[in-house]
Order: sequence, then C-alpha cells, then structure tokens
Amino acid sequence: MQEKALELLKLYRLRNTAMRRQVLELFLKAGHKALSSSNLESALEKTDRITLYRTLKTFEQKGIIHQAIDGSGVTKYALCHGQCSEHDHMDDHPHFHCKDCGKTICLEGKIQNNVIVPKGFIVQQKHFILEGTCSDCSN
Amino acid sequence: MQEKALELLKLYRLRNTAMRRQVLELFLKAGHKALSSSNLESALEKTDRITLYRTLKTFEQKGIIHQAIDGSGVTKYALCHGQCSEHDHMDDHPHFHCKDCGKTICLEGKIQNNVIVPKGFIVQQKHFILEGTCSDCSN
DNA sequence: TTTATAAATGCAACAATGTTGCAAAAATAT
DNA sequence: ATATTTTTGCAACATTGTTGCATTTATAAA
Repeated sequence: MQEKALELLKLYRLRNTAMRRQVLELFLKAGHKALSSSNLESALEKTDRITLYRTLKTFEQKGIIHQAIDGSGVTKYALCHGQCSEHDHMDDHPHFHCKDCGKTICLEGKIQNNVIVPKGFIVQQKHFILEGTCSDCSN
Repeated sequence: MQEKALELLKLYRLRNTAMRRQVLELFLKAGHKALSSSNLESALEKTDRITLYRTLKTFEQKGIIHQAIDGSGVTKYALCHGQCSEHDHMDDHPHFHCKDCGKTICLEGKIQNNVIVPKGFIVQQKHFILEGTCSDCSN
C-alpha cells in the first residue's frame, strides 16, 4: 500500500508529504468506499483540517479521487479506479448510499441516460444515487 | 397564490402563520424550481433562520415539499407536484443542476433504474442528477 | 552535501449551514 | 373571552468549509 501511494504521488508529480501519503493510503485501503473529511480526520494520527481539505482538493484536481455525491450533504471522495484525468472526471458510475450506516460506495457500471431535458439545457455530467440498506446493515 | 397557500395549510392541518404562508407562496411561485434556505431567507421580509429550518422540515414531513438533491452541497427543496404523502415521498423524477447559475429544477419523467446492485443491497430510493447549463445560461 | 527555491503546512480568523433547549408569543379550540 | 396546544424567536453551540500569511519542508541546483 505504501509503495502504491508513493507511486501515485510520483505519477501525478505531487510532493511526498506525510499528509498526502496517509490520505492516499486510506483511500487505497477503502477501495470503492467513499470517505468524508471527518472519516479521514479520525483515521489520521496528526490532523490539520485545513491541510486535509487542501489535500482532497489537490487530489480531486489531479484526477486521483472524485466526489461521490450521495445526497447526505457531506462531501465524500473515492478513488478514481477508471481513467480520470486532470480536470476531467470520468466517474460516470452510480453511487450507493446506506441510510443506516451512512456508508457510500461506488457501484460498477455506467450511468445510462434516458432522460429528456427541455430545450436549451445542456447536460455535462450525470449522477445516479441509489439509497437504501447495504449488505452489512440488511442482516 | 395566497388562497392556494391557505388551502394547503388547511389541507395538511398546519397552523396558519406568517412564516408558513410566505414560504409556501414562494414555493408556489417557484414552481419546479428548487429553493435553498438562503434563497428563501433573502426573499422573506422577516427572517428567523431557525424558524425557517423548522418550517422546511415540517413541510417535508407532511409531504408538501421534497429535497431536490443536486450535489451542490446545499439543501434545496421543491414543491411536491405529484402524489407525495406524509413520510412517503414519491419524487422519483430527475433533477437538473445548472453549474453556471446554481439553479436546480425538477424534470418531468420517472427515473429508470437499470443498475444492478450487489447481493444484500436493498434499494429504497433513487436520485438522478443531471448537471450542466440551463436554458437561461446557455445563450 | 549544502544551499536556494518553490511548494505545502499550520495557525488565526471567518463564513455558511444546521441543531437543541427554553421562555414568550400566537393560533386554534372550548 | 379564556384555556390549551403549537409555533416562534432567542442564545448557544456544532460541523463543514474557506482565505491570508508566516513558517516549515521537499525537492532541485550548485
């Protein structure tokens, strides 16, 4: 995991700092699960909220992580497993949000768009959120 | 508009107060456009943020308005034009969010769900957000 | 290996959004 | 007109997020 984190930082030409390494490792460990700022904060040893926010913004801009919109009101991020690039996120997959535990995960598959928008409306991005109960909570 | 507002308050057995009347009138005027707390606040003469939040919560619980999730991080509400009832929102229509002006509107049509969720996951609600440029901003 | 420089951090200070408890005020029922 | 229930408005607080600026750190250059 540590090697992978360092690799990614090098790949995206980002300086190797303690915060970036740790945050990246947490995202790698989380896999398809989205993490909020407070999630990360409690998992980190040394925490500076401001630096964390800036780290997340940097990672998002580079295309390492993407916002997982789940309607919870909390901003969450997940690793870009696909082919996201700088300023061009390709995360057109659905997100599942568990009402019980609050967890959000990235689902497989592309979002299909069969929505007809009124004249003059230009669609640039789509978000599909499924809300319900996850496998951990449904037992 | 005033009559309609009073009618709705009576229908849902809510006391006729200045705040509720005004907020309801603003929603009726907005039609399919979603309004945020701050949107409403600046449109209201006499404003108490706390009372406004409580009013919105009450209206939502009664099924008069529904949250229009748009990924902006700001909670927005729109009138339930369909057949929402107490604690059972039927607002399964897509929402359009304009990146330029920040406006969010309710679109016609039902959300179609062709997403396959992993085993053990139970879907209760769906949200479809289209992001882009609205007709007012695309000219 | 030391030094220069560019980038990132950590702090204070602030803004927006949202919640709870409680006394006072207002709306409806009697 | 009065009693009762609901709603309001206030203080106080919590969370999430942002900006400016001096200090520190990571990397590049000598």
